[in-house]
This record gives sequence, structure tokens and C-alpha cells, in this order.
Amino acid sequence: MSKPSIPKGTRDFGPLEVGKRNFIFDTIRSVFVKYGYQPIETPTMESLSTLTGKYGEEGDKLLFKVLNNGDFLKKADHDALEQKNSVRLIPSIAKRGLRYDLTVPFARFVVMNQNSITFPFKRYQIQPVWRADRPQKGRYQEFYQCDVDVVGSNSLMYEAELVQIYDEAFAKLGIDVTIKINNRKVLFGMAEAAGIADQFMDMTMAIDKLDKIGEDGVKNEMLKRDIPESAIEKILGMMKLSSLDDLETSFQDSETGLKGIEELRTFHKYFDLKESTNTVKFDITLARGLNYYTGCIVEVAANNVQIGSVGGGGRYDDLTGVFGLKGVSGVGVSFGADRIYDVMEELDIFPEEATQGLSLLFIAFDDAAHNYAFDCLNKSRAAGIASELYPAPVKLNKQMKYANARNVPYVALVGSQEMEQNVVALKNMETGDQILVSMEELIKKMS
RNA sequence: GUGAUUGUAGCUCAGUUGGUUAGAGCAUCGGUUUGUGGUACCGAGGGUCGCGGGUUCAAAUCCCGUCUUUCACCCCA
Repeated sequence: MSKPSIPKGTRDFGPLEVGKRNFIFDTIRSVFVKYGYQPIETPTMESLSTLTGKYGEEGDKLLFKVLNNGDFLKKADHDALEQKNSVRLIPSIAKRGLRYDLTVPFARFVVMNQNSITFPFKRYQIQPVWRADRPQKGRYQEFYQCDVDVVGSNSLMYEAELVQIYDEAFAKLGIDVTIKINNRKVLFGMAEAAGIADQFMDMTMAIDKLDKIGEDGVKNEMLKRDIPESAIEKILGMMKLSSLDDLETSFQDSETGLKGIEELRTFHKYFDLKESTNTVKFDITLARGLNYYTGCIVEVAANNVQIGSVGGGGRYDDLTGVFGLKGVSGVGVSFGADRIYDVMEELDIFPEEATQGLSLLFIAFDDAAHNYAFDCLNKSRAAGIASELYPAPVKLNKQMKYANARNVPYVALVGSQEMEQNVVALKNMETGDQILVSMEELIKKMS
């Protein structure tokens, strides 16, 4: 028999890991709820047609396809099969795929439930997604996203609200982050001011890499993408402008660019009313890959840790349009739970409570005491204390070792002496202190 | 998808130019210790050396394929 294994890019989570991960989920969820968002869940599998074409050509390659059941080859596209054309063959043998993110399924959900939804609709969703990417640091084939979106309103109040959620959630988790914000319209204004509006996408992809490849790298990247040198100089010049006022003068001929600046100002009008814990800064080089964004875009990077972004999002004016519902604007952000996990692990900032499940372990010395201890166990459980009884009155040494392994803060020892006095010996496992208490006293002390 | 890289006990890793029966620490189990854990000492179990094929008298070691790990690119959380 060969040794068992799990597919690449996937991981098992033991009790400790799940405890920590739940701490992240619970923390983030509590913020979502406080801001008035409601939970939804969508199926693991979507129709492949719902997913394809939404993430660009690269994204389509990273979709996990689910092979049709039954005699799927009989119904396969035989021409494509003969020509070994995988791309053409896929639709005929796979009608379903695993969800790639939570935003597109959400858009589908909104369209399908448009009559029962009250707009603006504020939802959050915490579920795993799958990507057939090559695994790397902080990149898995299966990972959790925590999305918050609001659809059906153009108000920039929501941009401000979502950035507040980022700020508050990361503060609660204890992660020091920088929240970068930009606007796609500002980027478009740059392209327009440089006279290369038609090469907008090429430009954004190049400047998005500034952090990694530096200014010269960005220049080369743009040259490679056939952007004229005169335009490149203008773009590089504008990239150095850090204030909205300066940009405004450059954008005199770009209506879209001016609109972008106005949007950012409106955002600040709301956001600046409240003090934030983390740094929020305008970053003109922030571009973000997903091309459905149309307005404000935002990305979160953890300070002091070398890892990709731990969250991102933005405004998308017409996401539901591809599913037939026009004129519904949405804005949303996503938390990358698995990267947040990695960051917290690296910084070692998970609180003790995140990993502690059991509060009390009963230990019996003999059979009679074991039965008595079970009665005590029932009482402590009835009082809501997470407690357990070692299954047999075996040697103390062994039972105590189990207590250590479970990292339990208290044990209650029970033998003939305790039974006679109708008490238990409650031992603090950290200090080693031990006191005789009745069950009533124990419950009072522990809850 | 491109280019590298990794795999030996449950875990972390040794293992010489190919050469007897593949080792250590930690963990596990038992004992020193039948009313008290983390320490100490003694002992035991546990490996088709990722998998498949090849070269060789002989392969953990060399070659090929495959899966997996990590990393860069692409893209992205």
C-alpha cells in the first residue's frame, strides 16, 4: 500500500490550526456584522459558463474543471478530441467548475435573486476558493476568502466604510498594515493625458510592478508593450506626483481622470471623519489585475512581513451586466484568510484563547472514583465548562501526561479521600497549586 | 504555462568515491514511580530511502520518467 498524500497546494488543518483560523474568521466576521453585512453562501461548484471569461485568459487556465459524470467521452466534441485541442474539448466534457473567487458567484447570486433582494444589498461571504496555480509562498490551490460587498449603490460612503472595515479588522487581529488606495479612473486619466488611452491596460500592468522591478523596469516593460517613449516620460512624471492637486493640473484634458480625483476626494470626505489605526495612503501605482474594477481600488499589505497582499478590492460598475442585470454598481473588498494566517504565524501573534479548547480534565484514581468523577463531569458540563474525564483510572503519570498534551489549564483529581468529603482536588496546571473544592465551588470558580 | 529545487522513521535531519544488518535527536510506548505532570535515567517498537523503470556483481547514492515540496517568472489572495 502506498503512503497516502494530499493534492499539491492543499493542506490539512489539525485542531490547533483550525482554532487559529477560526479566530481569524470570528474576528473578521464580527466586524462585518457590526457594519451591517449579512452572510450568504454559494455552491462549491458553479456552471463552467458562469466562470469562464470573467478572469481573463490567464484566469480561465487556472479554473478547476469538474469532469462530467457518466459516459462523458460519448458526448465529447470528437473533432476537438481528435485534434487534441483541449480548450475546445473542455466545454463538451466539463459543464461545472470550482469557484475561483467569491465575487463572480455573488454577482450571479444577485442576478438570480434580484426580485427578493432589497438594495443596497450588503453581504459577506467566507468560503474556500480554488485555483490551479503553481503553489508558492502564500499561494495555495485551495484557500479561504472573506468577502464583503455592497451592490446597488453608487455612494462613495461605502468605499469609506469598507476601508474602515479593513482598518478595524486588522487592528483587531493585531496586524500592522498599510492600506493603499487608488482609482481606476485616475489611472485612465494618466493614460489619456499621455495620449495612450487605447493602451490603458498595458500601462496599468506595467506600473503595477513598480515595487518589484523599479522605475527602469517599468519603463522597459512599457517599451516592450509598444508604448511610445514620449508617453512613457509623461507617465513616469505623473507617477511622482503624490498629491491630488498636482494630478488635477495634469488631467485638465481628461474628463475621466478628473472624475477619479473627485471620487478620491469624496472618499476622504467620509473616511477622514474617523481616526484610523493603520496607514491609509494614496498610491498612484496601485493598479490591480482584475479588469472588472472601474472606480476606487484598494489593496492591503502587511508591514514587517514579506508576503503578497493580504486583501484587496474595489468598485465595479457593471459586474452583474454579464449576467443580464444592467446598472447595478458594486464595491467590495476581500480578506485573504490564509495569508493572514501565515502573517500571524510568522509574527507569532495568535492569542492564547485561539488554541485553547478544553478547560478542565477530570482524573480518577480507581474505578469507584471514576464513576464519581463522571457524575462531577456531568455537573461541570451542565455549567457550560468545556470538560473531559480520562477514560480509565490508569496510572496518574499517564493521565497527567495526557493533560499536558491537551494543554488544559486545570485538572480535577478524584480518589477515595475526595469522595469521602464530597470534593475534588482542583489543580492549576501552570502553577501546580492544588485546592480541595466542592463541585459548586469549582463551577463558581471556573465560570 | 516556463525555469530551477526538494523527497530517508510520526517530525527535524545525518548517511563518505555506488559496497555488510540505513543512523541520530524529538515524539510514541513500556519501566525506574499503584495519590500527582513538564525534568532525569533505562528499555522497546517504528523505514519497499516518494513512486515506477533502467545501468551495475552491488543503488538511499548514478540515469530516465512521474508525483510532491520550495523558489523565481506569469498571474494573483
